[in-house]
Amino acid sequence: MDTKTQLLDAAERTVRERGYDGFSYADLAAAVGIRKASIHYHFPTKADLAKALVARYREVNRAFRQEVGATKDDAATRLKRYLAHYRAALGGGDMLCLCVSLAISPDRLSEHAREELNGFHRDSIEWLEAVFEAAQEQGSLAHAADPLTEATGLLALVEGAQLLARAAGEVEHFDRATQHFVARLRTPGR
Amino acid sequence: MDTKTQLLDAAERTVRERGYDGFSYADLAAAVGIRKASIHYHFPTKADLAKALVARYREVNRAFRQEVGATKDDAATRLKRYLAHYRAALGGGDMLCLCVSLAISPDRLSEHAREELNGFHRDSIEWLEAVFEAAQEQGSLAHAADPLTEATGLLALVEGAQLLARAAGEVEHFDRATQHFVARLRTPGR
DNA sequence: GTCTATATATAGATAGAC
DNA sequence: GTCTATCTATATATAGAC
Repeated sequence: MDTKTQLLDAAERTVRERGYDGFSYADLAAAVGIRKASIHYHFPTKADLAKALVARYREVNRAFRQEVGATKDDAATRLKRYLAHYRAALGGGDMLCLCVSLAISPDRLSEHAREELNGFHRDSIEWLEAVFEAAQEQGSLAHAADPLTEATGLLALVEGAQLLARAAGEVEHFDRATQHFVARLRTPGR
Repeated sequence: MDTKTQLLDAAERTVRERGYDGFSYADLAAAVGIRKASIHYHFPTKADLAKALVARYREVNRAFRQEVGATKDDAATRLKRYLAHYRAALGGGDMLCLCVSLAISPDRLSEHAREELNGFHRDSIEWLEAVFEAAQEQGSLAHAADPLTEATGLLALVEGAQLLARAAGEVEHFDRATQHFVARLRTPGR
């Protein structure tokens, strides 16, 4: 794998474990096996690295949602896959998804990286809105509010569920936090 | 006000704005108006300061919940006050509550501070559980799941709602994220 | 309790050889 | 592309005067 990708991978993992201010070029150098000065060849400044990191994250997640959307699954199944995606991002309970990790201190990001982060949230809400609209038509969600309200509520729920799980170091907290939402889902037609 | 309290106040605000790794003794010194070496008289190490910070936060919130519990309010009103408390912690959208700010990177806290943080979460869940039990008796919550599920779900929801609001810098996101939950609340008996 | 002065480590970043 | 060497700034922390 090329060095640039290795650096991004190492940086992403560290940010998700320790936050944006919790990693340094020295950490990356050790993880990838080059000297820290060499990192500046690929990413002149830490801000450049952060920008690339968020942009890649946004794109990867866009692809994931598209993949889920390309199936013939009903809305309930799509929402379950979305939840599973966030749950998987916890690792063993010692990580968060990148967006949660960065949302803590957006002021420490560059203007551009912050815009990518907000873009990720907008993308997510927009996609969820469409899924909740479908859910409404299919009768897949009990006691449904309007799609935008549901979408915003679910995004907040999964991000908060990650926090609880991360603080305790126990993935099970994620499941308990999302249990009520999952119970509202119905796979229709059978 | 005594210097120790001033230091804790300044530290709390900075952690809530920028995260645990985002503040330094130099920041505190500037905020309080003493030299950074003097801070070590009150808090020998940064870990000591963090420990004191979380312990105070846990206690202040315990007192808040007790105050809410001491009223004759019904469960729905209590839950609304709880939500308002978290919403207020956002400030103008540029802050988080301390527990959210610290939950990102629990590994960077001392064992003791981390235990206080988990204690805060346990306290919150326990209190919410009791409120949700009362809500069930009073019929204050539509479509209620069991109290522990509801309590965990609500804690995750308010923490995630804070993140969304903080990332965007707009308090309104908090309201949209919690809107569905609020709509489930009924003030009974009238 | 607060100060000045200082120690030691690490941060992000640059220059220039290879 | 990666290296060594170095710069400058800042971090937490300590010693000892006042």
